Amino acid sequence: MTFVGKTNTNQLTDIERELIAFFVSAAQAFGLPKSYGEIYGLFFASETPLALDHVVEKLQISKGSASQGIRFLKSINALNPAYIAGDRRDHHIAENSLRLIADGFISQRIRPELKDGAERLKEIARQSKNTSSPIVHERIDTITSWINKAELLFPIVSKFLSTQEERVSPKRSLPIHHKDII
Amino acid sequence: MTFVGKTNTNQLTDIERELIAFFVSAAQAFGLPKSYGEIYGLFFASETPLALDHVVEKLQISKGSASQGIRFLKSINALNPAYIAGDRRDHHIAENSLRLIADGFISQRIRPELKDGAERLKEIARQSKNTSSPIVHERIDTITSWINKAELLFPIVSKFLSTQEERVSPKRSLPIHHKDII
DNA sequence: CAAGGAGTTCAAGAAAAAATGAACACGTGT
DNA sequence: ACACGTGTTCATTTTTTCTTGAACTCCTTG
Repeated sequence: MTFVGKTNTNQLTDIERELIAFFVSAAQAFGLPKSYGEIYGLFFASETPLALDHVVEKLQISKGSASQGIRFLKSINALNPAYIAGDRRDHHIAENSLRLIADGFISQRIRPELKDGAERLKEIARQSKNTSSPIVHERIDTITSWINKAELLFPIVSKFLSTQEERVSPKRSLPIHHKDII
Repeated sequence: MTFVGKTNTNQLTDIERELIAFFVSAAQAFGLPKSYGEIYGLFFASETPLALDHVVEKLQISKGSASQGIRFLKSINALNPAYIAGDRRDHHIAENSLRLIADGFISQRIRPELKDGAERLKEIARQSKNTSSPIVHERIDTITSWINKAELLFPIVSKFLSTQEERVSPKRSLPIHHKDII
């Protein structure tokens, strides 16, 4: 077996590997594919914008995975476009505002689910108008209130995450009172 | 092929099926096994406490699945014990306070993950003390601040979810109708 | 307008996660 | 002490999800 041309192009540094591992487990915690975590981790660790090729090369994953991962990450605003003069490839750079990413995730992934749920629920309520025991109505009301609460919660979360968006200097976190929000 | 004894024991009603379907998709949205959603849905729809047998029979899932699902749901306080005189089997009943379930989920599933992440991060920081470029430290600080924010956020979420459910003193009534909860 | 670069799609294969069910452990009642 | 009812465990099987890579589309450029 012989090595031809560039042997092991673009190895990851230890730190890159560690940061990537961090986001891989974060991704899995959110029920997202491992590769999405890898990709975000790579961008997060990178000082400069990267293109699809770089991702494929450094992470040694397929073009398909890289393409889908990048698309997803862009869809939730975890990656932003970066234009590089004289390069036809699309480059991207990691968003590092937790609030923007959380907002993107919520509005792209969670809200639609909730909406579906709410609709399905209405359908159930309609069906059970005539035939049902009191308990069914009670339960339907309960879920409805849960969905409403969730919808009210999102802006609060967003607001909270923006309160501390630090320019510099991680100020020791003041206890923030929920009353201050809303 | 002949039917012996009870033919199709304990069929689910339409409404039960619908409610269960709702929780199945909720479970999947949270990255939990479908069966957990089925089980919670069944309890949620039930007026009376149920035991493992009932779950196996009505949902037609294995004893193993039912056992693990019930255990998990109890671990996050989505199911509460209910004692039935003269019956050796453990019965359970669905918790229907969203706040209690959310708290359980956060403290059992999310907090530990975060803690791991924080530790791993410290390890990275230690390793990179000597060798690293400024950008690495900056990135580590960023993630640290994210973890801190998350920790601060949980109590706020909990507090928010409790604002509307307790019968006691609705200090701030938001436009939500709730005849539910406890 | 042909050739080649960049990115997407999607069927098929690989990997991971969940469900099953038989064996087991633990009580309880006789 | 034994038999039986109840629930747990975990190796195996099944199902689901993720990844791959070749084929394709769409640009861009010479």
